[in-house]
Amino acid sequence: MAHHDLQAVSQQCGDCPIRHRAVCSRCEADELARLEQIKYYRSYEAGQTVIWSGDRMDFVASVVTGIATLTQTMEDGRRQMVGLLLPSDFVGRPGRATAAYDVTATTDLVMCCFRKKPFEEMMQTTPHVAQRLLEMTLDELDAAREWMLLLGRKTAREKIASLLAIIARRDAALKPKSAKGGIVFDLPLTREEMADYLGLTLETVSRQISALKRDGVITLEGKRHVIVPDFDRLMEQTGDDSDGGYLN
Amino acid sequence: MAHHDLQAVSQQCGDCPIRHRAVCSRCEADELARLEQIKYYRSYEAGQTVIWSGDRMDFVASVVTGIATLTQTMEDGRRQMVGLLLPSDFVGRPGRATAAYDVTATTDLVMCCFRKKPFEEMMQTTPHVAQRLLEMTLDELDAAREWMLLLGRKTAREKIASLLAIIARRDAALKPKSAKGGIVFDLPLTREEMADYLGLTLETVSRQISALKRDGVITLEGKRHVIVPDFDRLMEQTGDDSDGGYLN
DNA sequence: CGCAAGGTTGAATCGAGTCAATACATGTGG
DNA sequence: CCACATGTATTGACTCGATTCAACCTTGCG
Repeated sequence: MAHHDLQAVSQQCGDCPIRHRAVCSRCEADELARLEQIKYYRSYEAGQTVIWSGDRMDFVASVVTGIATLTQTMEDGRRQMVGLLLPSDFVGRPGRATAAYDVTATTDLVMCCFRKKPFEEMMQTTPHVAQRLLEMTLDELDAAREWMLLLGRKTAREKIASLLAIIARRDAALKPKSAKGGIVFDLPLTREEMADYLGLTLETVSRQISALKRDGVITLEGKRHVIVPDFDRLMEQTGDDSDGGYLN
Repeated sequence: MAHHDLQAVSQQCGDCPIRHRAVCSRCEADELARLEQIKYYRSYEAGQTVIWSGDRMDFVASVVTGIATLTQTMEDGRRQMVGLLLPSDFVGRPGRATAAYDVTATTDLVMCCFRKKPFEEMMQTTPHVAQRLLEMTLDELDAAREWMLLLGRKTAREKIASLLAIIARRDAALKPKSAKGGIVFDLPLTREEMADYLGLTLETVSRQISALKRDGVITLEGKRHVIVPDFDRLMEQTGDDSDGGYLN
């Protein structure tokens, strides 16, 4: 595989791409200076495992670029994704020695890691890190509960539509606002990963994507590139309230 | 209905039954005094709705006694429980004006409510409340993720067995340790509530409970009183790892 | 090229849902 | 006290959506 320039990320918190959203977003200059001292970057290639559930974990981290997943696995191999980690999301739990879930890089990934011991000390002494972490954890809890509704009560078609809507919405928020012609994005997950996320099999995922395509709700270019001509039309397929009240 | 003596709960934090586990558990005497000033108790009868999703919510609260549920509902009536609130659990989100979920009392319920505005101020000024709330929220997030595995990947029988195991484990932790003869407890939920919790229909819940009874995994006395003669036997039915590593 | 990984599609199966009848306990009012 | 309504639970018969198993397609790469 070609040479990866993953380390080409600023080592300076000041111009870090996730500076304003991550666990450090509330920090003052002096707090940032302390964080700089205990941080280091790590890169992973797409497909690599970051940590296995049960492994000792001597750091916590923020995703800087790329996408990672949290998954749980049963003995017989059944897998359920329980978190999708995007840039600025936090990994690890202060006060816990071992990882509770498998963490895997689904794309090339850069993480900003903090040594656990000093990070925990900072949590005690400076309020801004802990405050932000609480806020982020509450957001994650809301997302998890939204996901519980999806897993417990939605049909396969609704699950797929919901996932597409979430990815589309996130992409739309980042991009400068593409043409009205429709929302366009790339799926960051394989069919199997989508299945693990949605509590389905990969065959069902494939079938339902084909069905949405057949019904004109989406268009595909290749396997991963999705065009949503009418976002409201997609939302109708999710089973959610029309106003899509994801954020308060 | 007979007169309820629900207010017969100490108004003094010092001898509150959840003093050592709730959001206030880390507080010093002076902090407790501040909390006392902004707190008030509210009682609800079994079946009553505490708050509707979307309603304005001018307090946060701890469950003192009884059990409440958090549920999400889709327009067409499909319901999914997303949280089960036991004594010491926290309700509400600082920094949010409206409730995100329906909260319902499934048993008679007493809550210790804090006026939201002053509680949020305390979160800023005293670290102990925020620290404990972060810890509790992280625990809830772990529980939610455990539940996502159940909802997404377990069979109906495994779901029922898992729920029974959770209730049994919780009860065993509270009780002085009943006879080795087996664990005994009462189901705090109706069949329908169990179904909403597990992402099933109430008929399937009923059938699977009957099946577990038929197979000798549990014994029923009446509809709600459960006897588990062999806890390991029950655990085998849950699909989880044998060592049942729920707590680190 | 030829293989591997990812993806699609079909046919058969099965687990859980749906609809419906019945049981059982509790409570109410005549 | 009985008749009746109500809420909760059980059970059966049938249906249907998703899984399983399998074949096949597509793409990229050593």
